[in-house]
Amino acid sequence: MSPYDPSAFPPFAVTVDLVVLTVRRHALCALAVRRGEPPFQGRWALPGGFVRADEDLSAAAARELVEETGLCAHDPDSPVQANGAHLEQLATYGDPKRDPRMRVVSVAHLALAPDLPAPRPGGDAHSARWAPVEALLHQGGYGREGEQAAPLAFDHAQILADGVERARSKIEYSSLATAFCPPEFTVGELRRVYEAVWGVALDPRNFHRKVTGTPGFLVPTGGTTTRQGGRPAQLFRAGGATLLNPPMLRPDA
Amino acid sequence: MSPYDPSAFPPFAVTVDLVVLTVRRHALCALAVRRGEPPFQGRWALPGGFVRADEDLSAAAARELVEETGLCAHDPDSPVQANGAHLEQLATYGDPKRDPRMRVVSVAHLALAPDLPAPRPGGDAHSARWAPVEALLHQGGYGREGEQAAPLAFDHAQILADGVERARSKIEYSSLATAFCPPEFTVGELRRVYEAVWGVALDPRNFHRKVTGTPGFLVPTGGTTTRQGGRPAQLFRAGGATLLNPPMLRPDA
DNA sequence: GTGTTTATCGTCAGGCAGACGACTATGATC
DNA sequence: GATCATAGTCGTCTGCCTGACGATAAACAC
Repeated sequence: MSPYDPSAFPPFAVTVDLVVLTVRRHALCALAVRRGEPPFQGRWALPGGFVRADEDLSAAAARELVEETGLCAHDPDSPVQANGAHLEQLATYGDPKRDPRMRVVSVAHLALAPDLPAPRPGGDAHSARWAPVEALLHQGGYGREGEQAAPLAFDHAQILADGVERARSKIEYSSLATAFCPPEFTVGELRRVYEAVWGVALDPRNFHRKVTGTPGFLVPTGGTTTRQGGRPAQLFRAGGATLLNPPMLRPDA
Repeated sequence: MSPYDPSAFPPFAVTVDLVVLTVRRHALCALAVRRGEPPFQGRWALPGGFVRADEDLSAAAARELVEETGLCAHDPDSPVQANGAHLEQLATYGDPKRDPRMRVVSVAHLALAPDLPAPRPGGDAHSARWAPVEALLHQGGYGREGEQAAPLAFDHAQILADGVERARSKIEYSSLATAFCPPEFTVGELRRVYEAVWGVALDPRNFHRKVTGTPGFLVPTGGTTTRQGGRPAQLFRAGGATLLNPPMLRPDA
């Protein structure tokens, strides 16, 4: 067969789904939207949508991110911009039965964002919220208001689990944890990011030595914080280094 | 718009492309096929093909791998089988202009295989060969027979570069380097795999201490090799461990 | 002031990696 | 057979990094 005969290959729908992670109140949270239509009507799902005819995959992901959160994705090569989130491709899911209606291949992306005031319910989503990943992943967990959480729609639980695992491993050997922080942050805030993502407690003294001793990870801005209780902390910005060598190892793992 | 109206989303062709890597004569080599049709007729490309209507992405990749090389992919959960290769999803490439004829989204996969007798020219490919990745990646490099190597077709140079980088980093913290080796191998053979993939020289003594001291990485089979020149070496099989902790760090990097 | 909280600096022991010496066991060469 | 070249294996030493943890500093609450 000619591989270029338009009738010789099956047509697919291609979507992007987003795993948008942030740290809120010491917990790793993901953005979830409630589905307004069948299948899985009323169930929580990851935000996403169809890739347009003349749109790159990363552009589609960035567009969905803006629609859902108002966040601008910045690519790693450009300088950090305000309100920017890290965005990268995660994996592609194409089980023939993952969508009961038709053949859909979804290119999942992972976004890491600082804590946002509130999920913006604009765009397609009828309602959106931040939910702790544990509650979303473990069927039978309870949401914030106490309602029983049903499993995520489609294969989104698997996608979310893969995204969380990617984030957990990637902050080990890269400076990506700063993507969870505002433009200026303290060592303690960065440590609480690691603790929330990994779900462990870290020694503040060893953590401080490690991150301040890694060249290019943090650059002091000169300012300090006045915060409730405790000695004021030095403020830092993310440095130019993207890879941590040696890595920040999580306990046990 | 309704996201489920079949006319509401653009149709895509979905393919899988394969980065098949092996180590031959101390060099990291990739499988390349020569294109028999335009566009890029006569140029080298990565093997690949369309995903079938009712076929999972990984199944399509495994099918293409068999067609091109005769290798059976084994998923990481099942026990290692003879003539098996490691296969994993790499990334998805969907630039609207990556194929001049139509909109094609390609889900690239990475395969790692032991050195094979010869590329099997069966299947669609008119001709196939193993080529050092350096020759394939650097435009203007020269092939084995001295002919000038043209750049790979489509965005396959980028895909190959991403696959090579994935392999280079993954053998750091996993036992995947054994996928380049036959079922039984010596520490020296494994070291030469690392040296070929990374393009560096490693200290044989420190390497031996590291790999034999990592629990679950290697299990001795009891046998030894009779090889030309040098003291016979102990034979090993790949152990059950998949993650190396602490990792095998490549020099500098 | 006293207590609490958080940030930051220091110290010490253990583990691991790089550099490298030494010994072993084979084939090749004279 | 002696010697050499080659490759594998075992040890030693040193420096760096990390985990455990003591001590000090600077804010707030009472």
